[in-house]
Amino acid sequence: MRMSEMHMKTLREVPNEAEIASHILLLRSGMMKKLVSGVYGFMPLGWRTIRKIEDIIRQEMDATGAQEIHCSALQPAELWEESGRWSKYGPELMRLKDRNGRDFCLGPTHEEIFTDIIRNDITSYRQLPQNLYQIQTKYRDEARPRFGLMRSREFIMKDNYSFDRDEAGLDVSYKKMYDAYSKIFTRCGLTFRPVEADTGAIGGSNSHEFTALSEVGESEIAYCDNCDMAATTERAEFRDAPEVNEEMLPMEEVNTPGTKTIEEVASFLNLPKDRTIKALMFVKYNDEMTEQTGYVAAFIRGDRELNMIKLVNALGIPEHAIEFADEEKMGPATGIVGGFTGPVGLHDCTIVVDSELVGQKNMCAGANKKDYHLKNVNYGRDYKGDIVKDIKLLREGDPCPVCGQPTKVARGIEVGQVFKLGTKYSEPMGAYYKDENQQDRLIVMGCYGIGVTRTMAAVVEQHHDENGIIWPMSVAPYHVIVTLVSAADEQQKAVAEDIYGRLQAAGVEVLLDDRDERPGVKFKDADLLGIPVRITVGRGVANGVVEYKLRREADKTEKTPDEAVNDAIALVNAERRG
RNA sequence: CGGGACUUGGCGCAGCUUGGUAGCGCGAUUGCUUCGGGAGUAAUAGGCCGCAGGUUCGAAUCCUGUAGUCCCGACCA
Repeated sequence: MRMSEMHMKTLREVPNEAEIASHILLLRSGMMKKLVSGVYGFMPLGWRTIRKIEDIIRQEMDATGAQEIHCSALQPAELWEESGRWSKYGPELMRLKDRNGRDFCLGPTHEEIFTDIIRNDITSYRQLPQNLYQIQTKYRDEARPRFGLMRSREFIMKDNYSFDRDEAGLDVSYKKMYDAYSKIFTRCGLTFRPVEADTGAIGGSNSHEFTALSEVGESEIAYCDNCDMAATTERAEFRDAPEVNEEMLPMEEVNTPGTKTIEEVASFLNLPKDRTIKALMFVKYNDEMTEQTGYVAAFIRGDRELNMIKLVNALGIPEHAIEFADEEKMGPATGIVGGFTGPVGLHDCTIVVDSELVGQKNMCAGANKKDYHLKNVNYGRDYKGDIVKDIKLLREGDPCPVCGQPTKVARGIEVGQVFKLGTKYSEPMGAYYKDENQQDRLIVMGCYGIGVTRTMAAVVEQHHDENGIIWPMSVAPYHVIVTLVSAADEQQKAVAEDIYGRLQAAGVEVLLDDRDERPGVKFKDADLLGIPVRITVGRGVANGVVEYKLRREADKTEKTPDEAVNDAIALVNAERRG
C-alpha cells in the first residue's frame, strides 16, 4: 500500500478524552475513531489488525473442530423470555421495538440463539458433540464505558458454545477451548495468565478467565510463583491463619471513647490489628430489590478485607440483593451500635463469621455499646455464627492457598473467558437429544468468549513506548514500512520502489511511505503506527546502502537493499511459522 | 445511580472573575526557501462560543434548565 493513497490521519496531540496508552495511541494513530461514548469505528490500519486477530482466532478454533457460523445481532425477546433473562438482564441489555411494537434486543451474548439452533437441529446422541462459533458485534449498554476499547458499549467478540452428551464430554470440550485460548493469546503476543474465576450469575461449575497482565486492567488476580495457583482475588480461597494456642481469658469490657475504626481501637488499646474483629453490616433484599428481607452482620479479623463475592455466595443470594446498611436504622432492630459493633449480643440478623476467627483467641471486638469494646472475646464461648465460611479477600503476601508461599497480586485485562454451563440453558429452553435407549436427555453446554477489540487494546497496552505502538508481527497491520526519505530524489525513489515491489512479490505486507512529507514526519508516523520493520531509503543509496530497523529495538543497521529485503522476508516468514 | 470536572474552527487550548458580537498553537490551502526525527517565512480559508430559555441597550462571559464528554465510586458476561 502506498501511503500517499491511504486513508490515514495521525494526531500530534493527545485527544483530551483519552487517558491510557491503548486509547491514546489507537486514536492518535488514527486506527480508530469514536462515534459516541463507548462506540468506535475502525480505519484501514486498525481494521487490518482486528482482522489479523480474528484470523488467528479462526485458525485455532477451526483446528479444534469448531465450526464458524454467523447469527444476527438482533434478537427477538421471546427467546430471552424463555431463558428468563429478559427480566433478569437489566438495563445493560440494549432493547428496541420493531414497527409493530414487538420487543427485540441487540445481543450482549448469544446463549439463547445458539441453544435455539441446537434444540431444533439436534435430535440424536449421534449428532453430538458439536461446537459452533461466530465472530460478531456485541452490545452492552454499560453503566460506565471506559478507557476506549477496554469497556465499550459495542465491541467485537468471538463467542462459541459446545454441546455435549454429558459432563465427561463437556470436560473434553472445555479442555480443548482452554488450550486453544492459550495458543491464541500467545500468538497475539500477550503476556497472560489463565485464572480460576467465579461463575457468578452465569452459574455452572467451572470457569477460567484469561487475563492479560496490565496495570490499567480492571481485573485483579492472585497467583503464586512457587506453584501453579492462579485465580481472581474474588475467587481465590484463603488459607486461614493457624489456630492460636492460648488460654481463654475472661471477657472484659473496656472504655474506648471515640475509637470507631480498627486503627483507632488497635492503637488506643495498643493491640495489633490481627487481634481485633472487624464488623460489616448489610441489608438483604429479595431478588427484585423491592423488599428488605433482613440484616446481615459479617465479621472478619481486623487486618483482613471482606470479599463481597464470597459473602453473597455464603448467603446464597445474588450480589445485587445486598447493600451496606444504615447503622442508625439497623441499630434498634439488632442491637448494634455504629462504630462499636461486635458479635456478642446481636439478635435478629444473620451472623456470618469468617472461618479464620474460629481459631483466634482473646480477640477485641465492639461491645455494641457506645464508647466500649470487649477484650478476650472467643468464638464458641462468647459468640457463634449462623454461617461460618471464608469470606475474606486474598491480598499480596498472604499465604498461597495451595502451597503456603506468599501470594502475588497483579492487575490484568480480561481478554477471554471459558465457562462450563451444564444445563443452565438447555433445561429452561428444552434442548434435548435422544440417547441410545431412546431416552430424552438434556444437552450439556459450555460457552467461551474472546473480546477481539479488547484484545487489540491489551496488545497495545503491553507493546508500546513513548513514541507509539510496537505491534507484534502477528497482529501488525503491515509487516514492513519502506520510508522513502526524499521522494524527489530519483535514485532513492527507484530503490524504494524496487524494495517495495520485491517485498510484495514475496508475500510480505508492506507500506511505502511515498508521501510528500519531511523525513521527520515520516519517522514519527512510522513509530506511532508501530510497523515492526522499517527500511529507510535515504542518502545512503548513493553508497549502495539502506537502513534497517526493528521498531522494538533502538539500534539501526546499514544493509544493502538485497540484504534488507532478504532479512525482512526471513523475519516475516519466521514469525509466521511461530 | 451518587460525587467531581469539562464543552470556544479538524485537534489541543486561552478569553469568562470585572458583559461591548473571538484569539493562540498545531493542522489545512497557496507561494518562496528548506529537506534524516513532527522546518522557516508570507498570505489565505475555516467558529449559530454544546443546546434552550432568562437578565441586559448589548451575553462566549451573569442566571436557570438541558444534552454531551471524561474521571472516581456503585453496578457488570
